[in-house]
Amino acid sequence: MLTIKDVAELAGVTPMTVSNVLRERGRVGEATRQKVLRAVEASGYRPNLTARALVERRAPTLALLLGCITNPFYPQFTLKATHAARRHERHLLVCNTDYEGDGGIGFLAEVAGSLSDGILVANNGALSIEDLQTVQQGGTPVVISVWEFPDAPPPGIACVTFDSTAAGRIATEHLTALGHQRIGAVVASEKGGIHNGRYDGYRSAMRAAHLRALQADVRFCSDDYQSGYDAATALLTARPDLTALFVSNDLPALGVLNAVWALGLRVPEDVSVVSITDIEQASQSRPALTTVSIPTTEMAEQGVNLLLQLIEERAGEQAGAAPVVHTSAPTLVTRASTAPPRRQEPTSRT
Amino acid sequence: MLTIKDVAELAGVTPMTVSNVLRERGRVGEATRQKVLRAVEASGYRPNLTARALVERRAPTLALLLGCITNPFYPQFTLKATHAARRHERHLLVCNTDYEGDGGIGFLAEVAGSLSDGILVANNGALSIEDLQTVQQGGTPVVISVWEFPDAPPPGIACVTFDSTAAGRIATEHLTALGHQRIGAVVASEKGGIHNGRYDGYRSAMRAAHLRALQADVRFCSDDYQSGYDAATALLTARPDLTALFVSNDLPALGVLNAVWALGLRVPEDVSVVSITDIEQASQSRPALTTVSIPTTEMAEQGVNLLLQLIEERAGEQAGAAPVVHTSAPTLVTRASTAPPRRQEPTSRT
DNA sequence: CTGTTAGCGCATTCAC
DNA sequence: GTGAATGCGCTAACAG
Repeated sequence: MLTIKDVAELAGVTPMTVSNVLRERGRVGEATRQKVLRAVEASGYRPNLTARALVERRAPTLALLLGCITNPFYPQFTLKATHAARRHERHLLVCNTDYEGDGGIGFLAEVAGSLSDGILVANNGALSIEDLQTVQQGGTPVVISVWEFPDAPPPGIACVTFDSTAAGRIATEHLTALGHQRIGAVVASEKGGIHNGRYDGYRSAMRAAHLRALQADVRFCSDDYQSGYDAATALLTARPDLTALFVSNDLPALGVLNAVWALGLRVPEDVSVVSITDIEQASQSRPALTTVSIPTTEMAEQGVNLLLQLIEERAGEQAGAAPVVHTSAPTLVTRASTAPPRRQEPTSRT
Repeated sequence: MLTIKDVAELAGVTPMTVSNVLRERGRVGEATRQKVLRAVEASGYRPNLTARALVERRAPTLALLLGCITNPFYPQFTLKATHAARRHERHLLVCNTDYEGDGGIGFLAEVAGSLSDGILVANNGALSIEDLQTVQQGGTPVVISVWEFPDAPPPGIACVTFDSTAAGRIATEHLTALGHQRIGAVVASEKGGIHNGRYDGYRSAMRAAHLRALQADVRFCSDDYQSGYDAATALLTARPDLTALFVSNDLPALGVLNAVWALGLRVPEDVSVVSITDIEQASQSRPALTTVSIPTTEMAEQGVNLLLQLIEERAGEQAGAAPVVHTSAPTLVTRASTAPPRRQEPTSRT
């Protein structure tokens, strides 16, 4: 490996001068500067970031912990976070923890404080708050960048939140405003799980419209295409009088769309479908998905900003409560998967 | 930050003993071992990987360089590579180079040899072979893990290849075997670009079936959904007698599917569509996409294996030609987007 | 089995 | 403006 010493000799200066030139610190004469630059160029020398990180007590990168990289939301979020990091001249390392037996804490512990100066978490997975607290106590700032519950921030961990309940409410209100009365729900998490805020929004909108949200009209499932497909098939088979479906996330909603079609029904003529997130694929489905857009870009940017800020403050070991950053309200994106119910039948069967 | 010295004092031993216990090197008495383990547990100590990497002259991770993380192929490939790396007790760092002004070489240079012991490249982007060679000369092994041209490996860089021409041929033969004679092509790269092998396969199958592959029946476009949509719209508008479309990649093929539909035509009744890759979304489209599956998992695994092997051999600085690993033949996955042409019309219009 | 000495490649602090 | 000391946290090689 080429070291700074080699380049220094090649340029006829001391290592320190090379270092100063490369980092644009300290004052270096223009002539020396050029000499050094030429030597660097000629030798193809690259500073060893490991050594630099060791002595500077700061890593050169930020890390983004992902629970499931194949869920299209995460790559899209990652891209935005990458851009945000770049704007601050940081590189973002993406760590995918799918199927790590320990939920990713091992990966986290290795990366934290060594390879990375701070951790952004966008996990839909098994990582516990306690684990994150442990890492943070080790001196590496942690920010949860997609937190669903603005009113119940994670204890001791900084986060960026969006109003998931509002998202669920807006989606469902769109359906009730259209005149739907028999509205089922496909919730892509366990009951009381990560999508509980979205589900609460659904229930609150149902109540507001004086409609009953029956247990039988709700299915809980996993957050993927196939689970959405299966849940919708089961739900519509059991409750054929449903005229609309609220789905808690776009990815399973894409499955719902195909399930409705496979059942021989049409969207939106027979069944309207609305969901939440507005991933890229939502506009590419047939029919295009009406969905409630959540501020993905904003969360990525705010997450990076907050993390950088915590890194700055780290010396001070902030004693106060962990900061909570709220983001813009979700907004409805009306596309082609929703329409008024075909006939305003009296709520016949239950 | 907690150092090894702190733990050593806490356990009443020297740092060396702590190090030995943690890495299971050297012989340590069981009593001492327990003492150390307890001290580590109590203090929550984590070794600083930066320092360890510096002295061991080896980084703890592998890096995967991605050109475009939002293209669903890459997350799916990443997942497989992550698993492969885990099986070798390595962590995989994902580096997304989208929109890096320099095509990612800066990121690469930083990561290479510092944060990472070797680089896996799965780039559809701007990274040049020269850049990779430079990095490799710096002492960090590089493997291109998705190389399209088995007969023309990248000079000086190890790679894992698949037979892209066979893939293109198999896809097109499927169409000709079905009886199609007017087969257009949507190629998702510039002319002579990354999908040229696939395109060659199309042309060779057309020749073999004694069909003419007219320039006018081919469109070159970018490798994304919308470009596929636009290209198909233009192509089918200009050449309405086409009964089938060969698309060089699944992602634009999904766009093609919707474009056909938007034109008021039906797949496969009016137009058959076949493509290449078999990403997850190929089976989720309506109709499900007939496609030629390329050995994604195998490439990810072989890429990791090859990289690890090069890392082992690094001391020897292998002089021979860079290794080329060939993977299993692509295979046709017949789904619902292809069927015989509706009427076997004489090739009327040109 | 355990402790000691030395140094990985770099940047900080001060002389010159 | 540039050079010489010192040490980041850890482990290799050896001494005890």
